[in-house]
Amino acid sequence: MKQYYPKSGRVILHVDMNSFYASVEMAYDPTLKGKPIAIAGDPEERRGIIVTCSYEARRLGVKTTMSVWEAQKRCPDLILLRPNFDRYQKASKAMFDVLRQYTKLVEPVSIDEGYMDITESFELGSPLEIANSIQKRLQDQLDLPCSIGIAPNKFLAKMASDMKKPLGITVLRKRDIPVKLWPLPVQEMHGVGEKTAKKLKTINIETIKQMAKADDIKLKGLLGINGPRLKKRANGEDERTVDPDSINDFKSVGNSMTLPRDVSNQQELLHHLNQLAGKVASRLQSKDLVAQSITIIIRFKNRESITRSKKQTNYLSKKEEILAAAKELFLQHWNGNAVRLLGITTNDLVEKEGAIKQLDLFSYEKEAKAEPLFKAMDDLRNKFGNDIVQKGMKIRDKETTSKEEGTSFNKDFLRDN
DNA sequence: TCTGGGGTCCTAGGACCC
DNA sequence: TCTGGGGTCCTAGGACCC
Repeated sequence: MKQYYPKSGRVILHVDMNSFYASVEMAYDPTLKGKPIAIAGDPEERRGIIVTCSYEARRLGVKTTMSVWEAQKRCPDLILLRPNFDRYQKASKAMFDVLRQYTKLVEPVSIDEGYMDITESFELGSPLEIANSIQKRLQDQLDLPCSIGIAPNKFLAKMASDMKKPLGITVLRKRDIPVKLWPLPVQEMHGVGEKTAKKLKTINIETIKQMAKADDIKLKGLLGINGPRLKKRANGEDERTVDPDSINDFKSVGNSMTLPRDVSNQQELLHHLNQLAGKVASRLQSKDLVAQSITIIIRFKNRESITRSKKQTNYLSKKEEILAAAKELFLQHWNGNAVRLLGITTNDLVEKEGAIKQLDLFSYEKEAKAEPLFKAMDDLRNKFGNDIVQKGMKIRDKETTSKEEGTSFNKDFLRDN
C-alpha cells in the first residue's frame, strides 16, 4: 500500500450515519429494505413526530420532526416503527468500535456521528483510502450506510460529510472552499439556525461567502462572540481538537415528557413529577454522578414555557432528593395554568467518588481534624490557582472510574441477548 | 386540529465581595 | 460627601444540534 505523508496540518474525518435509526431497523429486519419506513413515537398518540425515516420515505415527502398524522397523509403506505433505543445504542457502540480500529482519536458527538483525527494514521493509507475502508466495513459488517467528510479541521469535515448523502465521501480542502462551500446558503452552516439566519439577513448576509467577507464589528454587534467565530469558520478556520474523552464529561442529565393531555390537576402533575424524578435518579446513578443543581421546565397549554432552577446545599442523586427539590420549585412557580410538558434536569454534575471526598473534607473541617490537608490545598491554590487544584481532583477521579469492554462487531450485534 | 426529547453553549441582570 | 469598577456566583431564557 502506498504511504501517505501529511505535508502539514491535520487530517480530520467526520463520519455521519445515514438515517441511522431507520438503517438499524433495516439491518435488523432486511425485509424492510427498499420500503418507506419511519421511526416515531406512539402512532395512536396525537403528539407523535417522525424521528427518522428511510430515504424511500423522504422521496415521498416525509420529513424528520413532521407530525405522524401529516406523514401518513403524505405517504399512506408509510411503515411506522416504535423506537428501540437499546438496539440503536448497540449499533452505535459497534460502529464506534469499528472507527477505533483506525485511530484512538475518535470523538463521538452523538449516537450516530463522530470525528476522527487520522493525521498520524498515514501508514494505513491515504485519507481517501481510509475513508473508503471505514465506509465499506460499516456497510459490510454492520449493514449500516454512512457519509464521510475529509478535511483539515472539524468544521470543514462536518460540512463535507453533509455534501453527499447517502454513502458519500467528500474531500473539502482549504482551496476547495470558494467553489464548494461559499455558494451555499448561510443557514447550511453548522451553528446557524433559523433565528441567526434571519438576523444575518438584516445585514445582507445570505451566503457563506458573504459571511466569510462580513464586517467583524457588525457581526459581533449582531451575534455576540458567535459572530466572529462563524466568520472564521466560513473562512475554513477551526482550531478545535478531536477529544475522545469529551463524551464522558456530562454537564446535565434530565428527562421531560409531553403529557398525554393538558393537565391542571396538581395531584396529577406531582405524580408525573414523581415519575420523572425516578427516571433522572436512575440515570444519574448508572453514571455514578451526583448533582449540585436542579432545573424544572413547565410548558403550558399555549406552548410557552418557563424554567426554574436552584442550586442545592446537598448533592442530589436519590429519587426522593430529586423529587423534593423539583416539587419545591414546582409548587413555588406553577401558576395553576394547564400544563403540556414537565421536565426535570440535574446540572452541575460531579462524579460520585469526588463528591464523597469533598463531603468527607467538609465533615473533617467541622471537626477541625483536617488542618494539614487544608493547608496543603491552600498552598497549592496559592501556587497554581484554584482551577488547577480542582482540575487535578477531576482528572484523578476520571482515571479511577474509566472502564471499557470489547464488543465483537458483526451484524449479530443486533440479535444478541 | 401540527410541532418530541436528549443535550450544549451563550447572554444578561442582579447580588455580593473587595 | 458622593461615589468606582472588577470579578464571581446565581438564575432565567434563548439558540442550536441530533
